[in-house]
Amino acid sequence: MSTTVRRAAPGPAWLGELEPRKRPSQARSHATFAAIVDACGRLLARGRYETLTTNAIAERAGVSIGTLYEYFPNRESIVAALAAESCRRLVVRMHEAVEETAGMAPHAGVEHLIEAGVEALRAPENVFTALVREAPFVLRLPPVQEAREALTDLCQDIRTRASDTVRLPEPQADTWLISQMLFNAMLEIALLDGPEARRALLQRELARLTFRMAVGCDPPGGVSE
Amino acid sequence: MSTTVRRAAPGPAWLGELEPRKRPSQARSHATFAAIVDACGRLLARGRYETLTTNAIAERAGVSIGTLYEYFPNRESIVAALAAESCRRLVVRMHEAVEETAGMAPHAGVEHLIEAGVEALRAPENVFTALVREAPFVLRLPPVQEAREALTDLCQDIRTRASDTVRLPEPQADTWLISQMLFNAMLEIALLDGPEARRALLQRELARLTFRMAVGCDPPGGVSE
Amino acid sequence: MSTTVRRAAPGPAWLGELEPRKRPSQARSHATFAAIVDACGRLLARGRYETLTTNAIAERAGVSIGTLYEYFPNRESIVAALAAESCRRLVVRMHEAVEETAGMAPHAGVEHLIEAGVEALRAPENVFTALVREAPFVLRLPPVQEAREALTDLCQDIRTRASDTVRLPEPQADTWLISQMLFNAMLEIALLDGPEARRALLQRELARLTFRMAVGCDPPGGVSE
Amino acid sequence: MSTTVRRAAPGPAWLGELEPRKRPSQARSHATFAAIVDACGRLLARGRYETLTTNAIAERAGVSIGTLYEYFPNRESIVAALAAESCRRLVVRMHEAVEETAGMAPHAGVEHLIEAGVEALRAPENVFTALVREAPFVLRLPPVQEAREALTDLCQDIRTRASDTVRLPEPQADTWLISQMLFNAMLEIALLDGPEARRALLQRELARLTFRMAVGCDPPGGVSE
DNA sequence: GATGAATGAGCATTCATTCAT
DNA sequence: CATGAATGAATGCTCATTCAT
Repeated sequence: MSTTVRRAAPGPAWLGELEPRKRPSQARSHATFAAIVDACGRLLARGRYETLTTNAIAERAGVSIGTLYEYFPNRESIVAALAAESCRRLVVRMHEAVEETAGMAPHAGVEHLIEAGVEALRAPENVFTALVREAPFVLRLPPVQEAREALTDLCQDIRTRASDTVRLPEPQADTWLISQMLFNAMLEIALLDGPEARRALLQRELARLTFRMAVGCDPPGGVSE
Repeated sequence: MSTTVRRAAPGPAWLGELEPRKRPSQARSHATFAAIVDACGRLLARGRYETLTTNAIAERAGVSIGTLYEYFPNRESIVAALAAESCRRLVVRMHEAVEETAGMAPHAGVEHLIEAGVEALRAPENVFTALVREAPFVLRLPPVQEAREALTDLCQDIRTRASDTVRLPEPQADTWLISQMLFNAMLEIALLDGPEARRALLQRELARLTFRMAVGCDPPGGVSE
Repeated sequence: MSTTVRRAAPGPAWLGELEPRKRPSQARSHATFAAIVDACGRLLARGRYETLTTNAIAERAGVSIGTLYEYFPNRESIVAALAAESCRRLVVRMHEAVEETAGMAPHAGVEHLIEAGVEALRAPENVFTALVREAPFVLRLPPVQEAREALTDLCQDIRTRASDTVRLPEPQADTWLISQMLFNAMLEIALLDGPEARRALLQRELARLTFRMAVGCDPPGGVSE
Repeated sequence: MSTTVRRAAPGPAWLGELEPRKRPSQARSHATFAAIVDACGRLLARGRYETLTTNAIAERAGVSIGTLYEYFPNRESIVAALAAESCRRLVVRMHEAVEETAGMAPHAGVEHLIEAGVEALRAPENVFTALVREAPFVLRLPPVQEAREALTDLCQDIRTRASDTVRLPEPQADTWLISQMLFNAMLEIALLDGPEARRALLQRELARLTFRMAVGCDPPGGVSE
């Protein structure tokens, strides 16, 4: 149902090997692996991507640089792993959120999805915003592309299930556009520094605009809501 | 009318000096200056930001590395100059496009704006897409921020002038959201590799969705257009 | 007893970090550290300070430039380490020489100290003269300042112990002056190219003049010695 | 009467050409020449030798870099010219001071010479101290060597004229030593930051010690002066 | 003569990555 | 398995000097 062809495993040629060298199997290995990815995230959240060095990641993770290279073939692969994990969390959360909309009115459902999305993007353990701000190439990384496709698929699902409400003349293209715009708008809201109230207002309005896009009219309750 | 406070002159502290060392005054100087910025753009369009070196820029521009540093204090400032120029072109083009919509039906106007925007973003002499893809910090650069603010202001202007058609309960916030979404969606379309037809379809649909967002219903002519 | 206030740890602000990055702990590390400092000394003994490059030091030391920067944060810190070591050797030797004067007649003691001092300053493993000739800032480096203070202190000690012979109306100031003059005169003698005999004569006469300064009359044995 | 052989004009091989390219003949040329040398002095008095660049000198002198190279063949030659001028001033002043001692008692004469010497070394228009601190290679420059020889000659003159008072068993060597020590001690005093009183004390004591060196006993008036 | 734009060899320093222990 | 000393290619940038105008 995805709109783009999924490419083969290792990623485009303009990035080297992106897969970790070894998937951690035992508990200890797993902890080391996680510590490295985590250190990378914390470093990225605080500094510029250009100052992110493998030596710094290793030190922050409390492992030797040699150990780091046991697990990852190069620097990019660590960022890729971080991005993948972050995306996985995001997709899981969005699926949960969709479940939670069961029984809600369409407009309330959209609002709930947006709220959940922004919250997930802003979660501190979720380095998504840092990643996007500092290393935009991650947006072209297979795991991230897949995540965006998964979100598009999700939108397509919703459209299918709500086909009595939704009115899209070009279902496929329109859904893709809406999903892109929603994702970017949520990201912009998540990146905003302003007060909580502003963010809440923007989320509510984003829901209204999304409803308008999908249905072609305002939700019952009128413009003044 | 801008949505963000404009900051003081020299740009954020997390980047060093961003202003060129000397503004070209004579014809010869100007040509050198332009050659450097241009070389930077061409390099950025073809390679990763991380492989962009000052020596490569100088070589490509056909000047010595010493000359490059006569005009720019550091590497970032070249990218900043490129971004500023690119943004300026984009904003100018969008203002033109707005003029051109005079007399058009609202929906046709939106479509025209989107067409012009995508075209401008894709223009080869406009390195905007390369910049966004490759240079993380560019989006946070004052000239780029100002360009985005200028585009938002433009949307606010349009809304004011079309206040009889547009129906936005939270005019300020809604316009900001629409402008963000439009900009990002146009960027996504511009970045797309697919066939021209697909891009045309997406532009048309983006116009429809934008109309829906702004007015709350489909343009005259119905869903089937 | 020192004549100047000792300053706080890291050295003056007009030079960057001067401390080595890591003090060598193991045998191998220590050898590398020493090889770098030693190479710096040999290079300085043969060429001008301005031609002393970190790459040359690394090559001469038989280590890679990267390794050099593992141990030292910058070029100055290598020269500083060299100066510190050289000073330490000098101070140690002068202390020894003072011990050796036990039981000597005062004038013979002075002569012995001067002989030892010039010899130490000329010692090929002691790059002191090269350092003074070539590296402007070295004399203002904390370790060098401390060495000069140590030598002044030494003179003050001698004065105190020989208080029955020495006749100085302004003990503190006079001793400081004598120590400065002695140090510089020994340096001038050590820097001299002439034949050994001339150096010996100058050393003998320097001892006489020093005795005159300290006691106010010629040593027993008369002017004709 | 000098103790070292005077070398041929252009200076040792380890420094390039040191002579100015053209001696200024006309008033205008002369002003330019002086402005460059002066700018060099002011820059040296305020910053480190390593930060002294020809471009900075030209800018400070208010001439173009091209003009600077019309007058001087390289950077060192500017510093050399500055040193030569500074030395010339110093030697002139010392000769004057010697004239001024006519009729003074020997000890008072020595004191006067020292006072005049320290004052000359400290004079702000005299960059001698800055030169020594920042570019010790100037001490090996022909003009400076010649100045030091001139000062030694001066001491030898004084010795000859005061041969009834002075008692030096090795007149030539002793005078050389005294002159070296005096010069260095005066330099040390001139470089001192402390209060004026301390400097005055040191000058007085230096006179006493010099008298002791030259005559072998305290001046009439006793140790307590 | 004077100018200052242009030059480019050369320097200090970084950092991803390897491999002997 | 883990370590961390060692590597060295590559980068940003400076500055003495030249030369066309």
